[in-house]
Amino acid sequence: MSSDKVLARVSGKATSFDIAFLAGVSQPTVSRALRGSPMVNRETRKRIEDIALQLNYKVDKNASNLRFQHSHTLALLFFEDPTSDDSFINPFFLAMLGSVTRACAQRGYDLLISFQQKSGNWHTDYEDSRKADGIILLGYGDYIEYQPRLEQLVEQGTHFVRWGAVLAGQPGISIGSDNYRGGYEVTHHLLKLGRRRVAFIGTASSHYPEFFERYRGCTDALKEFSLPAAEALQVDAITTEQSGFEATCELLRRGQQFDAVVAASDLIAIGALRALNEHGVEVPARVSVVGFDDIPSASITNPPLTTVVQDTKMAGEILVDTLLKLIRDEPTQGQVLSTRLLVRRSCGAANATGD
Amino acid sequence: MSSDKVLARVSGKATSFDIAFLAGVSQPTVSRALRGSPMVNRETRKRIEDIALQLNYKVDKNASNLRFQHSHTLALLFFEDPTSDDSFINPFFLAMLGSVTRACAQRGYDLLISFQQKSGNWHTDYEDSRKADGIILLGYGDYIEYQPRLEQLVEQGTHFVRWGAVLAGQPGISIGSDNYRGGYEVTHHLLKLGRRRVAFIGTASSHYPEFFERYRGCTDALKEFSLPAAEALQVDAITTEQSGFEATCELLRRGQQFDAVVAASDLIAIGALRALNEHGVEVPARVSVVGFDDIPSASITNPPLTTVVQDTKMAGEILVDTLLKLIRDEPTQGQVLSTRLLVRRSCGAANATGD
DNA sequence: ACGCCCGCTGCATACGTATTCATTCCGCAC
DNA sequence: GTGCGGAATGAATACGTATGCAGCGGGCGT
Repeated sequence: MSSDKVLARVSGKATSFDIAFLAGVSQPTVSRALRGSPMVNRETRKRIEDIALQLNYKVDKNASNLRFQHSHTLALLFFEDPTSDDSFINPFFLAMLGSVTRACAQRGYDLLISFQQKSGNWHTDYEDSRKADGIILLGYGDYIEYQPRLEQLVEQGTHFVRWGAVLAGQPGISIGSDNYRGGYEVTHHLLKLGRRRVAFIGTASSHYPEFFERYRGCTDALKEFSLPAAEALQVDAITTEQSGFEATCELLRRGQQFDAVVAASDLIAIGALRALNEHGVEVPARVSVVGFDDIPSASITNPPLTTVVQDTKMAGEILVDTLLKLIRDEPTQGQVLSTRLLVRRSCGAANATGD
Repeated sequence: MSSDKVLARVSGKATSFDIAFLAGVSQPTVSRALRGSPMVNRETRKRIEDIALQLNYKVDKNASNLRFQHSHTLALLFFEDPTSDDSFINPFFLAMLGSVTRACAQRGYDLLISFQQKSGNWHTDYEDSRKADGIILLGYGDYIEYQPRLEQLVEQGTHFVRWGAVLAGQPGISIGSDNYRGGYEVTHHLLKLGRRRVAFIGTASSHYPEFFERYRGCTDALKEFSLPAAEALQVDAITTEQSGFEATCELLRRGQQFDAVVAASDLIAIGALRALNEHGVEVPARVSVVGFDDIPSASITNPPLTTVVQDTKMAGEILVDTLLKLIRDEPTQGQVLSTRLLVRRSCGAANATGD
């Protein structure tokens, strides 16, 4: 590259050729020096590094990626429930997002994020176009709907991990909380406190496996106390405050007696609290309420919400680490993360912690 | 490219050469056809498109970007207050993040996100390495600390927009809410309700310009009612619940009388509510409390929080649109977004809306 | 009939980096 | 003095796409 070419750079970005010219060496030497190859002379390297710094040279990621055939970038695809409000995102997933972001940064990967409509063409977009080396799928899942696309991803050899219910026979690798055990433990806690008529609010269908697992845990705990899971005490709800509010109103309208509410998520629980409050039902005096997720709001409800904590920090790290192993062709597998019961006052426990 | 090259593709990704070979045309024709050039014959195009679909061909973004010299990607750099808890992100910024994400997606841009330490080398990383065509900076800003780096960005010709206080003499383009007016209006509202001794909780220094503007709005409203802004009624706090709690305790300890608290953010307000509650001070009977941001939690505090709403949806869109204009060299400028007072019950108004 | 233009396609090349292979230089051993 | 080997560097090339330019037919006007 000639010297006038270098002059032209004044208004553009510096390239390795510019540095080469200024340092009186060839471009490959620059590349080697800056990548830390041991084959380059001490002084030559020093000279090159100085010039690079001076020109504020940065390796062109596109050229570099093209050469390497990978992007050093992960993609986080977030699926929204199409029914949820456009400006409102489930706080739990925001926490996951933050955690994944940090985990990526720590490992030197860039993170591309994208909100997807469930109906979109996401399954063929990111790794195929080499925008990302791998994909993290996040979102409460109607997994019947996802299944064909996940299968296609597997077929294409795309590297991906999914956050959600870990079930047998699912394509690809899934990582998720132990929803069953979480549901079981929180219900067990209510029963130990003497509650006997436990309602469950949240969609209890295999189309929403996370919620369904929580529901199964809940009913199994009831069985252990020889209590039947009354169908009349279960109301469908998606994970919004409004939906939880309406479902609880519906439950009250049915006229069934109940002394505890297990909500499938904190948002639902918060809606339930509002409904009970508006109907003059005292919490926890007459009815215990518990949630799931431990979103930030859960600690400031009135009364503060007993809930099942999902370890989002660890979840993000494991998602990223697992994906990186997949990308590197190292052996790896799905994982179930244990949950933790966090007792606050909404369940009526004597030994509630915090506010 | 020869036919055995095509066979080798079985285990790799398809390229435009593969398609060219199968369609019996040259690679440039494939490129033109798929990019919708009008110069290519109808049938040829159809044939190429079919083959591309069949091979699940996707344009290699790295190669394409390298050729085009831009990435069709924006970067969102998020600055955390180094003191904030690692697993906790200010909900207001999460809302902004969601909004920016959607805005990008709608405009066909990818979004790279990154959490930064304030001390990092962020100012030279993203556009220089062509990972992104432009940068959005997000975070409460100690702008004295930022200033030199912003200047460097401007100097380098980097395309960027900043969310935060819009002040004269700041390098680059800033977009932010009308913090002064928000602070003024909410205080004015309190004064109209008869409150006279108004405390302000939040750092009131030009190092935190957003908070400082809110503070100035607050004190100017007081002046209008011929009330002095007592220094003893201002306590520093950063935007966390804990900091708000501690600052309010400090305020109580000082023994000064006050009948209203203007918190610089909702998180601070929530901490203040907790502190007042623990000290047996009734809200809003004895003391009004108001916040700023309208984070999700604000609607479920006890009592629900009167606050100043920032329109995050519009903010995200304007940030992205402004940045895109910058990138396209179209004229554009900073902007101040108006805020909206949302009256709930924590201020003691009779006409409070919602819960 | 000749030339011109238009529609379509292919050739050559550029984008910036990283690696493989060849080359040069120098010191040292036999 | 010849040869050998190691250290350091340069030349050539590949990654995959997009575009300027040239070429090549065919239709049409004069």
